[in-house]
Amino acid sequence: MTMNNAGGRRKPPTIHDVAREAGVSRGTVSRVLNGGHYVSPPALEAVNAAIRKTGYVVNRHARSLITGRSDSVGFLLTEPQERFFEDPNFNVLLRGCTQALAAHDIPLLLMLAGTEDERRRIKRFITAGHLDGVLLVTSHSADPVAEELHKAGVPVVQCGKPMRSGSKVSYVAADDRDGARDMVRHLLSLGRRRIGIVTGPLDSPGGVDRLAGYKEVLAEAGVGIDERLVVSGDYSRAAGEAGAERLLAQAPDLDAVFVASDLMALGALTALRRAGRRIPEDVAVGGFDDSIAATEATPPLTTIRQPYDRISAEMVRVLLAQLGGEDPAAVILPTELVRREST
Amino acid sequence: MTMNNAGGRRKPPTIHDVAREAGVSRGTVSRVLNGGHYVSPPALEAVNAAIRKTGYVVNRHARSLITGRSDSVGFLLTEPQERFFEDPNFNVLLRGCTQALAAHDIPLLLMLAGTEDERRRIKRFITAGHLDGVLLVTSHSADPVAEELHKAGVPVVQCGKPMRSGSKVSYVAADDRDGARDMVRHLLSLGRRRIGIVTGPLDSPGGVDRLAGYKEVLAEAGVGIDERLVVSGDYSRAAGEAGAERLLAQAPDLDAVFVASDLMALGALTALRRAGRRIPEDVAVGGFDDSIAATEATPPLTTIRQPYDRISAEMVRVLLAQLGGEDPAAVILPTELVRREST
DNA sequence: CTGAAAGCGCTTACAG
DNA sequence: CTGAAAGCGCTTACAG
Repeated sequence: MTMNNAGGRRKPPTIHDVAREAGVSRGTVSRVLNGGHYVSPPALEAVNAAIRKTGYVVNRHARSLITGRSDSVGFLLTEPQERFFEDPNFNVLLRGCTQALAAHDIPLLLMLAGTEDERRRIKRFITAGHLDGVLLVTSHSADPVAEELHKAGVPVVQCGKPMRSGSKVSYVAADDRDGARDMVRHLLSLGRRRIGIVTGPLDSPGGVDRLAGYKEVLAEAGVGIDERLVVSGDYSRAAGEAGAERLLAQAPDLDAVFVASDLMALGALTALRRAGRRIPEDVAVGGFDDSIAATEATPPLTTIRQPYDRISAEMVRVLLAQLGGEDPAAVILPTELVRREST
Repeated sequence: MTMNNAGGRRKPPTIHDVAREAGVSRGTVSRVLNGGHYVSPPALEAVNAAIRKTGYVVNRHARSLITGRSDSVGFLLTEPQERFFEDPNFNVLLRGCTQALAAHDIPLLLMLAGTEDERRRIKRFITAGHLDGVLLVTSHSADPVAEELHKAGVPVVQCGKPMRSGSKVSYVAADDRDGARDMVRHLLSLGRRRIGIVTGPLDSPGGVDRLAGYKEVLAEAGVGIDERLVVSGDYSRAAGEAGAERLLAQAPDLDAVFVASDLMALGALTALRRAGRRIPEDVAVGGFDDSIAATEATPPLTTIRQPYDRISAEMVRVLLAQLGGEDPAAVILPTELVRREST
């Protein structure tokens, strides 16, 4: 007589129920659950049938208690909260990672650490062993959390190159420098010569590399670097607007701007338009990311596509490999110029 | 001699280590951990000191195994993936819930179920008891997942009113009807009489209620309902654009539009502007949500503010109350008209 | 108030 | 290939 207490939460079947149903020991059931090695075909079949019949699902807590693994990973965003909403890139990354993990049946724990306080609490949580590994996203990559977790023995994969070289932390990044080079070459090919730049944060390798690409190509083309054409930003829309204003003031003759993120480019468009510049006739504008912001801009932005889908997939792949015992790894993914109406 | 294996992951201290350090039994340590009842002051002090000294953190898996609770909750978004990125409201909700839970030290598991397949897998995961409860966000609230989870005995709190009345599922929602009424009254007060509406999805109570509010106020004001002024959308930007186009075709003399979401209003602005209408001189445009889309629109949108911070906080509060044994509850939060330049 | 003991559901050597 | 047994780190009645 089965105690099928409908309503309320029924007590789920355990490995013991499955064993009884299949006429084998609990050890054998466990072996089936863990890959089916050293199990005879008939036993395997009986267990699988019993699992189906009982609707058995492994109790992760019991498993974790003994294996020491939690079979879950954290997605840690150390970013002021506002930025998380404003910047569509975070979303894309979060979605991609969630899905890639779901394919492995691994739940993702979302952790938002915008303040120092939150970071402390979260580090405590993570180092307590509640997570097998961490996917880390941050734009001001000067912050030491990756290094700290790594030192505490927690597998980490960072999105974007870490600031301190010599770090052994895994990361996945787009080829920022190469992307920037493509964009500036494109602008030059359009005949533009007074090309400004609104950089990303210069305490992050991404910001630095995009600026480096810009300077290299101009130098190679024999176009000198005019420091009045270089202003820095922080990837936010507001910074793009302020940056473009500064450029207009310092170098009113500019005929193109490479803005180091699409979101900043949105702000730059606003400022340029307010100043009466036509896009792209008077000033060509190039972005970076190919986020939703690029297609929604007026006019739609020519930009450098970061392969976010691949980035998140690779982050998960590298992390899982590390959990499987492999060494940390660095992955650099190629970018691509996407031509739209802003250039 | 402490085995302090730096590098690698050290084996964390257990309750046993704490007990030894404090000179008490493991039971006493556990009692301290669980509220400190039935523990003498000296014992309590000794245990707390031992906890600090050893850096003890409870092993959640061991605890969960015995308590049957996981001390974590899921945030389930049953929405096509694209919408998650496009619509800033989801972000705000996700952030709010994550933070409200973090304040209780409860991790949030993010679950994205855009496809039927994913929904199946996730339902399996949840009903297997891996989660204490679920915060559910969906806009096409016809979907039965809330009801299913509820029936399976899983505590659920939905964002937005569920479609089927008579449901005993908890929910938190803004007062959609009242918000719509405020907006239409505002438009009337501006002297507009040919007021169109682009509704939300009419298979969702939110969509239905906002339309109801619109009709009520017009009726009360003695302005008849012209069905040519009513078109339906699905909260997406594209739907807003298409909707406004349809309105312009069906009722070229319209002098205002109430668009049932800010994101749709963005699309509507595009269509109206393309048709040569000045905002707000020719056509006043009112949105709904007061999301980031409203402030970033050109011109910034007059809209109805949904108190998302309170909504997420209440969702968490209601869920935790349910975990504590309280009955399901419905919470309706007031909205507020925010006047900007689009009206 | 406190300790000893049972037990949560699983995995993993260890013998066969 | 398989079963019996130990044990993961906790909580919770149960006696005192």
